[in-house]
Amino acid sequence: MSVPGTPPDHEPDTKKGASLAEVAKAAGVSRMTVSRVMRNEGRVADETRRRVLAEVERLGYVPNRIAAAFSADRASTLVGVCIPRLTSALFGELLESIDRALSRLGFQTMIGAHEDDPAAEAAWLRELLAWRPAGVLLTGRVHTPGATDMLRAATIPMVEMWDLNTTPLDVSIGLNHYDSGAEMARFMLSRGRRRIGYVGTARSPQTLAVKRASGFSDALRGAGVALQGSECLNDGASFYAGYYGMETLLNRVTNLDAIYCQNDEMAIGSLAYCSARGVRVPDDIGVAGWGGYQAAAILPRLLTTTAVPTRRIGKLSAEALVARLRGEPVADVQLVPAVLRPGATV
Amino acid sequence: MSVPGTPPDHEPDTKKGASLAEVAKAAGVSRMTVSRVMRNEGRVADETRRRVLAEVERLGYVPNRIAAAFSADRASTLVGVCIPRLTSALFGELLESIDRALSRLGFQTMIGAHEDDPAAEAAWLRELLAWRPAGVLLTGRVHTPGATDMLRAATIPMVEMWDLNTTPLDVSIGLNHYDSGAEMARFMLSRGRRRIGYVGTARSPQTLAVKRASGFSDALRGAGVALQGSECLNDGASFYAGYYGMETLLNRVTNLDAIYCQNDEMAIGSLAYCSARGVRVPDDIGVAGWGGYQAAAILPRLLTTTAVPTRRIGKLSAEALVARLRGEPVADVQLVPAVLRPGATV
DNA sequence: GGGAAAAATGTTATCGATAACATCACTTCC
DNA sequence: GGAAGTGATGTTATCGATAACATTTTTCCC
Repeated sequence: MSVPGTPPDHEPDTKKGASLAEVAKAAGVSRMTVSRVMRNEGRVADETRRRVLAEVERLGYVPNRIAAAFSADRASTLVGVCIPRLTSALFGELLESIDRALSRLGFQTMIGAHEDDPAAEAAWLRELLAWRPAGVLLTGRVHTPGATDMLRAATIPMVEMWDLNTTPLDVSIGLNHYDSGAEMARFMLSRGRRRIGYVGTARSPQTLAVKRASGFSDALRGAGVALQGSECLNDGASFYAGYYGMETLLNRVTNLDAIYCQNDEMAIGSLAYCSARGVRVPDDIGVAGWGGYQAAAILPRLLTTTAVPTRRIGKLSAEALVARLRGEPVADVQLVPAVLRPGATV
Repeated sequence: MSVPGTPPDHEPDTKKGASLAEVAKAAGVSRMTVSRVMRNEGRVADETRRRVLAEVERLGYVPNRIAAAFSADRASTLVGVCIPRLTSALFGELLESIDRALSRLGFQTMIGAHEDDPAAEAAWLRELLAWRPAGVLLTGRVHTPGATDMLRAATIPMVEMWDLNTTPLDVSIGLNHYDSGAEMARFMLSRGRRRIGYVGTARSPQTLAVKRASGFSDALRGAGVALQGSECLNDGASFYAGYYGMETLLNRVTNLDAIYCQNDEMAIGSLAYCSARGVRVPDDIGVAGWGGYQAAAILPRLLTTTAVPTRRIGKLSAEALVARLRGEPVADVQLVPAVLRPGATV
């Protein structure tokens, strides 16, 4: 269809989107004026603004944030968020609350999953920092020395979320997982339980669930009661893992009168096992979880668990990061307590 | 501590990370050589490479991907992924499988949630395209005209996932939700069910669950059986919504002998209601879900549901996108069928 | 050992937006 | 009426990495 002799470039090649310069030319103004219109910055006459916006619309101009971020380092609107995993009701909520808060304020989030592996967090961090983000939100409680160096060198605001770090690199917002486990131990003791077991999946000391388990068993020991047994599966912390873990533990250790599960999913699985085998809860055995998983609402008995203000942590963390970016004062350490909910299963 | 007369810049100011040029100077080579070493591209002498890497390490140089992406548009390693929501077991799995596949190949993902609102998808897309991504993965079945224009103008590979689009903008990989619903209808009919109801939450015709519901009721009607009633809550599609929806529907419509639930979470909630009220499943009433949610494994009876190859869709979509980026041939339309799993609840 | 090929490295122009500064056209006010 | 101010817009340098091309060094073979 191309006719020889036809000027090849009436309109700029559509292969590549229009640039600021093309909009400027079409509107008969300088690039700076278009830039000012796009950013709603500085003063532009209404008539000029209208003309520019008309050309923006006509040419389908999409601002190039890469060029913008490149030109002015401080203008980055990118925030990195690293959580343990994407397939978790709790972390999904955390992520959602963060994403909503940040996108409302005009930030984009770049998400990573570290799978409880500090090395994976460090690798992700390296990729992230290459994008020169405005800030970072982390859930990893432990960072590799390399990651710590990178974070320090980046000199950007960062929030360590989820597990409270009383000596944060910058800001920490969360709860104390160790204490949360200890609290459940004291609760079980107060209900007269003495032969107590634990069912979980995490083995790595870097996992927060292990901190809860430590707090739990330390508190028991402090009261002169030894943990009778624990079952740590090599699997995701799922319903089925709870079912199977309960089965394994009960077959191995007899006369247990209470089980602390790594999370509510596993607790629900444990309850399903008890129900299938005619083990009465809480009469024969008590079961408690962690997380305040809403699915527990459909159980015949309210699950004994620790409710976690997940969305609150996410929202506060996002807001703290933005406050830091704006140079507003922010408390270094913010405890957002988890609340033990007695329920009816212990 | 600053002593007057001290040369102010022995080392470059640490406020800002080292640049390629500084590394080059320190290693006594040109910027290009450093660039080649960092990208493992072109030929560099081992000795030179060692020297450069030593300086990279010493200076803590982090490559600036913004500058890189800016310099060579095609070098973008950013991929946008938009899913309905972050708090969903199924979409969490989808996201995770995509994220793993892409990060292994050296891409970063920028994630968005559109909450079944095409306008939200369009807004997210505008933000994303400003970052000039290498490609996009979408789950929205319906796009606003503006979004379609933007996508076409961007001329980047994109994959429409989850629900199969037989006339995709570029590539579509997924299953047919309408057919999936119809299949369940035929299954229920084959089991002799005739007074059938539906429990869900979605109302917007843009939601895929509504497509399943349509396929379901159309197939019933095609067999001369009318849907006896449906309950659409204004809530998240959760366990509790299933419990409550079941309660509402059964109180409103009598003599139902089967219920199709929007997803497995709701089906489990429905089963919990039945169990609490002494309604026998499947004798008094049949219950089916959708999704192949693994939590169903702990139920006393295997749930009748449609198993969705979520991770497979995610992996195939990521791979298809990368293949398109590399200019390799890719099938436009790839059906990844969902499989009805009879179970024991219908 | 000389010349061609191959390997290693360097030079220059460039991407698109923005900060900082410069200029111009109007008001306003004494 | 002219100086001072203010609002609107333009000019120039710049960010860091890379493609494309240019140059130098090394290798290898007859």
